[in-house]
Amino acid sequence: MSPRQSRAAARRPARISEQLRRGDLLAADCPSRDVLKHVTSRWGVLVLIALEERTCRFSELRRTIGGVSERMLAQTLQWLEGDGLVDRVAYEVVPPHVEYSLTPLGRAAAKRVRALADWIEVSLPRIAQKWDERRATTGPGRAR
Amino acid sequence: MSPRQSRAAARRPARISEQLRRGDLLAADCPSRDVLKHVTSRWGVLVLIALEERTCRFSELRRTIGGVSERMLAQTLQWLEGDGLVDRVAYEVVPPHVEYSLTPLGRAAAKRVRALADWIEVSLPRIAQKWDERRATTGPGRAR
DNA sequence: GTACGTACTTACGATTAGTAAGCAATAGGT
DNA sequence: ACCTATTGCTTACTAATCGTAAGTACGTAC
Repeated sequence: MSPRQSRAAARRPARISEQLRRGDLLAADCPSRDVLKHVTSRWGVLVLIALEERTCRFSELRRTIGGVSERMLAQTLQWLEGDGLVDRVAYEVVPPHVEYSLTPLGRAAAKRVRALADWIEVSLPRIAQKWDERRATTGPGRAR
Repeated sequence: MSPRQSRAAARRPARISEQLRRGDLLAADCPSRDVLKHVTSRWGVLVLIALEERTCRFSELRRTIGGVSERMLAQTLQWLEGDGLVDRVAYEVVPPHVEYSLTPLGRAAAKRVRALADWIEVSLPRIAQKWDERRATTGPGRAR
């Protein structure tokens, strides 16, 4: 029995307490889909990576993460905070001062996210090569 | 000098050939953002996980991945194929028979994606606990 | 007094995702 | 003969989501 098969077998365990059961991302109605949505969202990935390096203020994150809007950054941070991955500390001063950092749970998530992100950055040349090959036969324009 | 710092320093190497340069996901206009979009898309993650276990036909994938529509599955597969992560083999028969599998590049990506997915599935109870705590103070309703 | 910085929120138009239906060609049931 | 089902898509249409721009409150600097 391979590790994969044992994992598949464990996917629906026989009636363990609902609160302790692991998620199943392949199931449409599993709450883990919400976590996946937050963590792998366009900006969620980059927020986790940025916060893994250091605690940041809102506007620091905005400057670090190229192209993010204030609206989406705020929403993403609220998602991640709600999942217990990001910690928000606000100082009651003017102008406002808010610091965002990763919780232990968030650091664990960021580790996996960064592994993926690093792979993408390193593999980009090989993937871009595919784009070029395809463009040579299929005509110009990269799939968005 | 920490590994993180050295990585940050390597982010903008001094004029190596453009074709060989690694991506920078924090830069708004870097093409690696497109790869990230495809790989971390709602269905891209699940396609990679499903195909990591075995080669699948289109409709097998549709049944395996709960909640995916034919439209989005087709589009996701085309993205991943275009990035060279998924291989598509069509047999000219009726009814049509098409098999999807991972390329070596796709298997490398799937490995990282599954590490993240596994973490989410296992960590779901701890995250759901956060939701419960928050719901107790903030009122009902989970952040989507 | 005008401009700027901070951390948001709120409207609104633009992009994207999801739903349902269509298609082509064959096999199987009644 | 006819109706239905299957497969792997694509094409309209609609609903959700995203990005842009602006507004807010309060203080400091020019």
